[in-house]
Amino acid sequence: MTQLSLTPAVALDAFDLAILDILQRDNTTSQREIAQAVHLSAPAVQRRIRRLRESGVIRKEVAVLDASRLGRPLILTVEVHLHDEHPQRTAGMRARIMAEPAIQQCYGITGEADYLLVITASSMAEYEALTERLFGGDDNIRRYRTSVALTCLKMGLHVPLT
Amino acid sequence: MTQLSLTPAVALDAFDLAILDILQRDNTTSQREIAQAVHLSAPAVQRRIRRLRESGVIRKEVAVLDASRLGRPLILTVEVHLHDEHPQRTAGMRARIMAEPAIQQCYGITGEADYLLVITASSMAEYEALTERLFGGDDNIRRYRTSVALTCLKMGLHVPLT
DNA sequence: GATGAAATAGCTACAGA
DNA sequence: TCTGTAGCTATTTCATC
Repeated sequence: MTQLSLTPAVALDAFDLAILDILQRDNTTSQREIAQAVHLSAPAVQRRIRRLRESGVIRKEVAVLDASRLGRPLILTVEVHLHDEHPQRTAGMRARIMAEPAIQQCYGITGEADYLLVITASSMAEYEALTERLFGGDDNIRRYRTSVALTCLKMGLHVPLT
Repeated sequence: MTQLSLTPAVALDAFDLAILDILQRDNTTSQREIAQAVHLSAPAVQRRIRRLRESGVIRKEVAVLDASRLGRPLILTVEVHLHDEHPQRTAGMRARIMAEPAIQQCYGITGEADYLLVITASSMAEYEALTERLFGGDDNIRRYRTSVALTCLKMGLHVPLT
């Protein structure tokens, strides 16, 4: 769940990194193609991919959809400021965040705000309804500050493999 | 590029949405499995997937990696405040952002700040070097405010298909 | 890590609604 | 125009070296 936990580093060699680099760009690439790109046999590539999946280095394999073509043209970012950030007092809000599919990302952050949300919405009306569900009855919410994303220069979770 | 452009809505029926819902959770699901889940034949599923890919509803198909297991345990969010947000004055910074693999996301937003960045880093030293490259010689940067992500409750680009 | 056989998945063509 | 059936091709998978 918490992507920031200190997980023991798995031993990855240059072959693994090369394979990962291909898969995180396009995981429909066939093992044979990968094999000749990294100069390995297809079964060797397959064993490495299986290990990377089982060890959790590959977290999941997914299709990335175009939200705007699926009726959700809006992206909003929200800074949430709490009165009290103790776990017991924030449990409810965390549960509501997890239960809302429209909330794509949520980070607990240092600094002025306590949480940063990235949200997709079909309309401002839908977004307002969401904020009401999220923050409406929670007296631990001090305030929240919404920004509308006008442009999206980059959107992804691509990890640099140096 | 700009995921927020108003693209003409593609006609998607319930079958398409059901297929997309499966693929954005796990795109390694075989066409046969999808076929029996949505009550269609495998070739019908394949034709629909091909159309969804070609029309851009499926933007890409990727493996999502665990950044912390790849030597990048830090997630940082940065609010960038500019003096002047005119395209000519921001072109350089936008280019630098696009060129930095460590910058995972960048939104141009309304409100106090002009840009919101989500960045992955291996260390604070690496992050500081990045900010120097990004903001160092640019006198259009008024200020930037960094937050460290302590927890990551949600991280993804999963689009709700209602 | 490589080779080769078996199983599985993906693709194309054709016929029908 | 779309679906489903059939058959082929390619890929993945597994056992063996």
